[in-house]
Amino acid sequence: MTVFAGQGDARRSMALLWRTADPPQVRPGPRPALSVDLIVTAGISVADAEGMAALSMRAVGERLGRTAMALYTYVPSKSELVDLMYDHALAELPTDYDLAAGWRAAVTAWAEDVWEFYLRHPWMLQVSPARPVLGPNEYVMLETVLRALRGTGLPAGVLRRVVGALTHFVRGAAQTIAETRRAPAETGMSDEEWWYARSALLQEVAPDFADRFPVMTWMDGEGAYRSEDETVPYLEQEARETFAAGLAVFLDGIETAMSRNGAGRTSGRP
Amino acid sequence: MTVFAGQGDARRSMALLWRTADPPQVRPGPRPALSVDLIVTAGISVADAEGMAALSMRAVGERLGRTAMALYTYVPSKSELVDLMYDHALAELPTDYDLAAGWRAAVTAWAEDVWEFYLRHPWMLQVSPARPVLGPNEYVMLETVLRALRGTGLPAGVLRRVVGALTHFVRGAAQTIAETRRAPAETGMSDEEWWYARSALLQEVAPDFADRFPVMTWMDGEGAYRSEDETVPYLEQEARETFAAGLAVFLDGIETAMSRNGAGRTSGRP
DNA sequence: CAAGTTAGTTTATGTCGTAAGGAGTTGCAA
DNA sequence: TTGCAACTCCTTACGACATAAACTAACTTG
Repeated sequence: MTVFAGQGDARRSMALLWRTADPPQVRPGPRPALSVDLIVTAGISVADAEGMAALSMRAVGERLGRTAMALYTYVPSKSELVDLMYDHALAELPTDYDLAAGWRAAVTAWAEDVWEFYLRHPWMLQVSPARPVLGPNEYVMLETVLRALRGTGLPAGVLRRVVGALTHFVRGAAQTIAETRRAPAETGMSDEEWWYARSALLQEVAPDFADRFPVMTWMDGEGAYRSEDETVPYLEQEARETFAAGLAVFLDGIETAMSRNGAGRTSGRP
Repeated sequence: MTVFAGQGDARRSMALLWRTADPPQVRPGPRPALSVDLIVTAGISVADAEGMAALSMRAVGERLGRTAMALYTYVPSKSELVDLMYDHALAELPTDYDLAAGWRAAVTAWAEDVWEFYLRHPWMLQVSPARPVLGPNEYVMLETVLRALRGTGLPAGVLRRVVGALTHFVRGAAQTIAETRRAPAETGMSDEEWWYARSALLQEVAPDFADRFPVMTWMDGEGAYRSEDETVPYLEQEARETFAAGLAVFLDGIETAMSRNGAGRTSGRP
């Protein structure tokens, strides 16, 4: 897993991403029954439905009524396919946010949309962000937040880091919940059942828990781990609250940076 | 990849994690030449050196002069081994932070240690945080931050979410850089070379970049993407700055939450 | 129709996790 | 001392995976 972009021919890879292929001339040989787009869409369907682990060339081919090897006519390798899927999926993100209500509302809406998006496509979180794919839609997504965040008036250097940090947070938060969604189906255990069984085992295995972890025990006693809405799965509810609260904290921090910046400092810590 | 904990026998799994196995009685059969600890340590060596993708039962066995199947005497499956590796590695994190200098200094030090830790063990970031492993060292790590963050005086419910969000951020930030470290070796390309080649291709493939992404272009023009310290690899430098700045912003946000909380509100948005 | 190009299949290679069965060791009861 | 049960570790085997290589069949152009 976590494959790096551009292992093969970087030029071909970028051309595929940005769809700058030459027009479909008339060529000898059998008419192509597939296309890059068809394969990428099929790949996304497989990954959405069965998870990244189930994304195999065979599975994608099968979904299109072909063998695995048929795909290699259109796509150089599996890792390129994943890159293409990654960028293609990003296209479904909204790109316009109303800036009239202020940057904070826009950024919050953006973060929530991205979060929901990741929950719809959990496999996205398993594509390594180390060396970015550099596809068009990744840039569109970046440009979208940047437009909203420019309303903060922060200097370019600070802005760059803030965007990065915000992205990390959203990604990290989504990751915690993303696979949780599939877990109940795969393990045949609801979150509650799982948690209940686990905490029973915990007591069995660490009877001195309260002594070893006093602060955690205190938090537990304060009811910090009880959720209010019983209709939403436990772990999902918890993750949702953590996301909302964390985002608010982060945006508060941006406001602090703004006032510090407005007070004459150019950047950096106090 | 990204395997869920406790697929097999949850009780055995927890017993292995918390090392509550019965004492080594005298038993018939050949004396065991291996042990769970030996295997876990070997697994961590393999993963550290070659990455999670190269972590195979065969590879771990080989490092111990055994076959892959020999491991199954000690460890029920690969996914259990990964869980054990995960918790075992966490043991090397510091657990004591000086709280005299205030919660902020302690939390910053903690976050930096965790970040460095993840860079030392990038494979940790590929273990799904969805359904936590629930090993002893994971709890120790949590208790450690909690001890520092309790200095904020925030109520338990808020604290829980803040800790979660902070963890997400550190994880996300580490993830961006973690595999970047291996990338140059694997692709035979330094960060600069890679970036240079890529940006040339970008211009080739999207000559209208400035029109399509004006805010990004503005940021680039402001020199936001130029690093000061030339001795550190480009992408690593960038990630490091993003981490430090993002952490500061988040902690600023916590201070805001504190003052809001101290002013009489119990929780929630303004 | 012949030649050349392309789409897609079949087959094969070398990986992986792990099930099944067997070989060799050891402690203990008879 | 002998036999047996419990144990470690190995060999072999299976079905999955990505993908290389060789092939078949469809199509355009001459």
